[in-house]
Amino acid sequence: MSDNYRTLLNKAFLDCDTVEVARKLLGFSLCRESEEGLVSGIIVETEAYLSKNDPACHASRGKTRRNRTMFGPPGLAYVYFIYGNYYCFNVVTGQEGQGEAVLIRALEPVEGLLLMQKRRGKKCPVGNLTSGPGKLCQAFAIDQAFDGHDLATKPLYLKNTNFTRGALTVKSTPRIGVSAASDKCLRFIIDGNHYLSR
DNA sequence: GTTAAGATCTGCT
DNA sequence: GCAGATCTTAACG
Repeated sequence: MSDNYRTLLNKAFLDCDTVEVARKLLGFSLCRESEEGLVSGIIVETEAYLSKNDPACHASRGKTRRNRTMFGPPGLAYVYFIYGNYYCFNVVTGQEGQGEAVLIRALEPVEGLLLMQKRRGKKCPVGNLTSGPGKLCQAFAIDQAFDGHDLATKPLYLKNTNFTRGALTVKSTPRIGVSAASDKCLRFIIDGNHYLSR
């Protein structure tokens, strides 16, 4: 099903340069199956959160109840609740016990647009469905139940679509919404994509 | 037990 | 472009 995703995490990056994974995840598809139907989208924006020299990372102050999934094996989903209203969805990277992850910030909607629209609110324009961490979790119905979920298995999984791969122009910028370590360019985007968070 | 801050979004100006 | 909503988490006493 998602062999290429496994390959990415297991082979090429097990010794895992998290920054590299953040870059390579651009262009991958995220799929979500449910009783209501299938939704999917292409990852167009990510951010890396590192265990060392990165005060913005949840794991920077050790293991806690909230961030324990980050310290698990790579390939799991790390989902947490923020600002009283929204979830953020991450892919755990690095070796087990390391505490690194890649935040998925934005997707380009591909399948199940109507279902996404239904979840996000009726008159939500397509360009606003998944263009932000909290938004894409709403559109994909991702909540805390997926914290610790293996992203190579249904009903939520990643796969390599080869969509415009090779032709991608990737840019890096400072991360959004974090005050700490704002000098580091750990946000990666598909340059010019219409569905970026900003 | 109490408090301050946060990897955000929406609506209004 | 900006302020308010909203509540969990973690730090501190």
